[in-house]
Amino acid sequence: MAEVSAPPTRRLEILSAAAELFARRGYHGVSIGDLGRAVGLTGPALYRHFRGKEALLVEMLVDISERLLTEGRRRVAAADTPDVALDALLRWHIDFALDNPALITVHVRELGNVPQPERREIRRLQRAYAEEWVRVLLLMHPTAAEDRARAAAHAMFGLLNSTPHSTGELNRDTMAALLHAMATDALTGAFRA
Amino acid sequence: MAEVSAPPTRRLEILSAAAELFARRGYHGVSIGDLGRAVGLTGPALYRHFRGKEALLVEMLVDISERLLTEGRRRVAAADTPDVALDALLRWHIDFALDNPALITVHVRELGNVPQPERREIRRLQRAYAEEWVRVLLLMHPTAAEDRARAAAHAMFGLLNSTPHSTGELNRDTMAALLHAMATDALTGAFRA
DNA sequence: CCCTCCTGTTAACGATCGTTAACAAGTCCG
DNA sequence: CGGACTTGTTAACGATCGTTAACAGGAGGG
Repeated sequence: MAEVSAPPTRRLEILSAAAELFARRGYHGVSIGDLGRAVGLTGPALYRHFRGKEALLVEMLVDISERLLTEGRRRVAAADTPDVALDALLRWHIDFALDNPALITVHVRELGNVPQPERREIRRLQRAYAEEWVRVLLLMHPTAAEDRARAAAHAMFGLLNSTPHSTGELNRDTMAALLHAMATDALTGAFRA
Repeated sequence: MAEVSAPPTRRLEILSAAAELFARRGYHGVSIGDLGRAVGLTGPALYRHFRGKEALLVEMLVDISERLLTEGRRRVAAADTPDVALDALLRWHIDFALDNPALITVHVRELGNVPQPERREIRRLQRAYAEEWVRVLLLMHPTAAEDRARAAAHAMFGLLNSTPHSTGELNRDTMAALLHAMATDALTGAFRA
């Protein structure tokens, strides 16, 4: 039994459906049966592609964290000045959040459901990404305390990652521009006085 | 069997412990047994105080939403100008988020696990609170589109509600001042140009 | 003193969970 | 043509879930 073709897109198809469901109902609120049904299979079929439910979540979170970090680093390295680097980071994060609202939601919420060896690895990636922002902010404001830069970066993530909850009243480009403007001003406000 | 005294603080004790656990592991990641154990009881004892697990979540979310809305409205009504009203809203929300990080987390994440009749009621309260912000923002920027004000308010919530994820590097007052500065500047940035 | 209410316990229920076993159909290479 | 590999299925497992039943001890008022 099979269908016309079962290329390795199956894994990606499952991951994509899982992201949507995890974002909507939370990791524990989605069963293996739900995940299979979402891609037209039965539950146990998923074990042909993933070692288990936790492994699926781990792969999703590692992938998101690596994509954010890799491209973030690339853009910072390519920038000539801290201002340009910050702008590049902002545009990257905004694009990612607007294009992958479910992934962003899972990334923010579900780390706590990952068991310990892998959990630490994901946190390492997340922290490294945040440190990219902190580094740029400190270059722009050399007298600022590192604690303050870190707190400002986290607040920034909160602002940018809020888009999944904004029930799409603005079109994509307008929303991107709005977030960019708010984030830029918030960051200058964070280091005034 | 009983203890020296069992005043109605039991309900609040349970709600408080539940908020902490729901924030950490998510609604479905916490069992009735976990909730009982967190306050020194067995699982079934909770049914002496709540009709069930869902009712507990509903009560928590309704309470948070009502507190935010009631005090938000009170402060706006007491303000003489839109600028003062916005400042009052900001301080209220920042104080609430810093003092109740677990409640804020649950409020943001768990609405999707509430069944339909009560879900609508909670959304109504949340929306009414957001509209308080939108109203003030539109008074400050009369030419702005309502959509834009709403999107800006939601982005603002994202920024302010991010504090639970900032792993307390700054002390409370410094953090409050930082969030206030970032939020104020972000909101002026949202309506520039 | 007894009766009732309140608040807790343990035991047990049916449902659902993640996972594994056993089996089947298709593909592909020899 | 025939086995090996891949990717599905259904059936079944033990564990855990939310919930209810049955029972018990203390408090307080008649």
